Amino acid sequence: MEYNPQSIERKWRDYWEKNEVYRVSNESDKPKYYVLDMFPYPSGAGLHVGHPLGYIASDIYARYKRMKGFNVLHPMGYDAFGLPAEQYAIDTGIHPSVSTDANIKQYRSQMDHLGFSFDWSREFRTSDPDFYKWTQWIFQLLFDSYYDTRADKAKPITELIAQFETSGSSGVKAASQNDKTFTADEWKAMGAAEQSDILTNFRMAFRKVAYVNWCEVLGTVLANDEVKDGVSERGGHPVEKRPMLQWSLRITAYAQRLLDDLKTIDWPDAMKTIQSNWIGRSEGAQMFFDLKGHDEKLEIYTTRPDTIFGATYMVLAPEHPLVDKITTEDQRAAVTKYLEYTNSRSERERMTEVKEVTGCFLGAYAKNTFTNTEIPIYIGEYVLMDYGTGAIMAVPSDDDRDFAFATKFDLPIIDVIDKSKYPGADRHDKLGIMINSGFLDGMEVPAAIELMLKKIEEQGIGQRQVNFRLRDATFSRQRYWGEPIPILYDADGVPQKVDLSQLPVELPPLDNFQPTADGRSPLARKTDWVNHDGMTRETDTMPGYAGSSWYYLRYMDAQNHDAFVSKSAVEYWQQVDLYIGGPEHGTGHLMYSRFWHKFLYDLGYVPTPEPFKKLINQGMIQGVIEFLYLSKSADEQKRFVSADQVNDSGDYARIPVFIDFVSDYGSKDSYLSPDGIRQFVEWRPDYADAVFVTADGEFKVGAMPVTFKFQTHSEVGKMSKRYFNVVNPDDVVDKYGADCFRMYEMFLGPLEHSKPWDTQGIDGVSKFLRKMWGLFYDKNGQFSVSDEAAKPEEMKVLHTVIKKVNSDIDRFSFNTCISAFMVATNDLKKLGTNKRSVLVPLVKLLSPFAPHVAEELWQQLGNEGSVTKVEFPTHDENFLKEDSITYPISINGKKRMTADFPADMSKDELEKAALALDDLQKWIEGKEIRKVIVVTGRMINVVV
RNA sequence: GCCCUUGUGGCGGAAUUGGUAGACGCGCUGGAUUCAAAAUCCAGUUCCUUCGGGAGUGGGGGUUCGAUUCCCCCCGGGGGUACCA
Repeated sequence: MEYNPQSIERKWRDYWEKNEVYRVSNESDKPKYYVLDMFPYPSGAGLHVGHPLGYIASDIYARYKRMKGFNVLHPMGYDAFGLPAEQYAIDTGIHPSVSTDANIKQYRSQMDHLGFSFDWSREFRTSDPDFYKWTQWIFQLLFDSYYDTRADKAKPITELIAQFETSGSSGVKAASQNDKTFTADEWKAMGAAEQSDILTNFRMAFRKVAYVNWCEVLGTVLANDEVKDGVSERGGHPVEKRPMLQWSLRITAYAQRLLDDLKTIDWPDAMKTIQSNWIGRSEGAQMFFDLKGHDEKLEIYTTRPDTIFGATYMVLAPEHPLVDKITTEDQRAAVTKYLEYTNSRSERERMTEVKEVTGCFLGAYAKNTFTNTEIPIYIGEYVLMDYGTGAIMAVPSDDDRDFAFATKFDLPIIDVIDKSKYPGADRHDKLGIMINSGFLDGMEVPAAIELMLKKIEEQGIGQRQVNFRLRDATFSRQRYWGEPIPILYDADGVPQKVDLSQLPVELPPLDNFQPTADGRSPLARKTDWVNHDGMTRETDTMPGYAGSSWYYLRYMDAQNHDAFVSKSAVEYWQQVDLYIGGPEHGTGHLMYSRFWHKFLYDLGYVPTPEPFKKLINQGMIQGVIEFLYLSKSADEQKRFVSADQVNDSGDYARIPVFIDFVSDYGSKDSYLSPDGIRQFVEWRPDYADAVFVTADGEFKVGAMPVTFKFQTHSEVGKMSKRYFNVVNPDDVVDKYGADCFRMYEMFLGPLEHSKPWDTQGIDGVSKFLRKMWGLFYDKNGQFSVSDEAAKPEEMKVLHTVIKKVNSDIDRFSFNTCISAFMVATNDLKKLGTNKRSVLVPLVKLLSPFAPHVAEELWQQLGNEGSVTKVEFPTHDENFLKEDSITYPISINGKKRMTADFPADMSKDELEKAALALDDLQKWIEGKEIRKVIVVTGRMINVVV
């Protein structure tokens, strides 16, 4: 019988579904293992061949772990709220729930054809009210909690209120922006609104006016990780900083723990550094400077207190609250003008014009108590309001930006560090000997920093402080398609939780998804929904990362109506053991999940401090992009130029072309034939009149010789709709089968690497599968397996592959597993093996990789039940023993010959035997043998 | 700029602790089969060569009997971040 993947795969897909083979129970005597993929956002484009890469790897690992005796949780679901579905709704009027539903059906069907062992009984989407009820519940938990910095954990806000009632604000150590002090009596005398205003400064989910990233086109606020290069990550629209009243999450309270606990998890170093840079811890001092003619003090933050003798001026952020107060009348006009300028600048402009120095003198002065001089105060764009205190002491001699600023505004520069002892050290390095610095002179920089910190604290003008770059996460989105924030405002505007019995706050139906003109969510139009029990609802919704911050916990107990996850389920599954997904989530999803998880851990809802024990980032599967060069010359005629005719002097636009039109696509010689050109202009009728220029002259469509070849330019890049280079897995599976597709994706290269898709290469894996199938069949196509005992060389082939596959799966090296299978199949074919004792373990070994064909062969071998339930084979070292070993023999480290010696030969015997070899004589004759290095079992090296 | 990561045949890649560089597959070349093609099978395939051998893992240097692997400097690709005081 021929190997027919289509019928085999259909048969076993049905069998698995009917028998619920992959259903997993929360009760088991076996050790648990939780393998998770980052769940997809179901976009309208469906899956392309790049998406399943991680899913295949995790599926192989999940199957392997099951066969190794683990109770494996391996679920899948959908991250279903988000901007694209809503933008689509604005464009087409189709409700996001409708398009999302259609997209999910498409994703599910595509995944079903790839043989994954997901437990679909645990499937959910984040837009299900049953799911987001608990997202809202966690939000309320955040609202109801504060961070006790003394205990270093989050606690119920009721404990803080109790403290206020007994001793007021004194003795409270908590993460907050609160600057009010009050006694217990004062607290009790306050009204509800006033108490609420104070408490919001402590809550883990809180409302405050903050400079946020406002995106006009999307009509919403965005978190820092949703802004890339000054434009929105989704859509690339301009973003500006705007003060707005927003919900935020106090992730900064966890900055130190998020940083410290990176040491405890098995993640790629790259991902750990991304996170630790994002958290951005720095150690320094907070200092107060006296202001000339004002009672207020100017508070600054510096990491270089040692350089204070070089501080010749101060710079405030333009938004700094003191600016208005301390600006002198002389400078008022100039300052106002400068503020107009900075307000007009978009984030994008600010970022792209970093080199440009701008600023304005306020007319005010501060006192540098160490140099005993009055130093001028400026405002400047390069000082950011939301880092540190929004003010700096400028030391032009030891900071590039301060230096540039001082040069432009002609401010004094005093060298305070002699770096001559450290050649190559620049301004950034904390190296050198202090000069021009009074009592610090002659000290090394690190010692000077330490001494200054002491002085500052002694004199009471400041204190040591650790700062983080990490900002609190804005949590409000002025959009429709997200979880409603479950908050009601009473007549005084005091926010109240929606009662648990009223959760979920369901998203009401809507047909106008356009953002409102006043920057509120489209939900604000739904007044009958907004007004509720004499209160008004919060109309903002949660951001995309809300549901994904805890979804991995829901799989543990997906149907639970009474809790986000039951105590027993989370005690059993603990945390995700292996998490596979793309590296693009380092500062977003992976940061927020760690934060939410730690928060839930503090309150006793989860038993572990980290959500994901081990993380692997799979690489991207790239596509070939084919471009046509379109001449940008001014004349009317559209001229395409063959890639071999393109010269440096010309100016060309690169037009991506659908790869199916291109012959030999992906190669250096990729080209459009006359037929390809015909397809191209049918697809892009605006080019119907275009001229195509090759070495042979200029041609128009329909007037080309048969031999006409128009060269295209090939590049490796992203697989994407806009490059018309998407390869759909369905097409590949239809032709070769899911088993072949799975193995080929793994065979392509190491999981973590990005690599280009090459449809041609799949033939190799396809041939392998047929060859392996052929081992079970005789010349006449009859299933034929022998019960004879296997020969030692057959057992050796088998146990070699068993050993290799076991160790390679353990280190996630799936590509070398596939090679090992190919080698074994080639060897067994040469040996003519059809012994049951060899083929049975081989089928088991193959089943995590190619589950359908393994089930089929398992059944044909006469077994009952699924091969996925049997034990994974382990090797026996006895079958691998060799009588003799082929030693490479090198002269001075260069291999010259090989020789076989018995495996049990000793070092001395090997040396003697090697030196006696005839072939060796011509290399050593006339030379002195200085040394012979023998590594038993490996090699022999003769040094002459 | 800073941080991380990566560089091996025409291509994807292998070499797990310093020990036969190029496993496995694609592609290519030749042959068998075929009227022919596809498919299949067999052989070859790092480069140079006077056929002795020589060179070779981005480039240069070093450690070592021996380096793709360790160390130093430089160059290229990918990613992160970016006035963070």
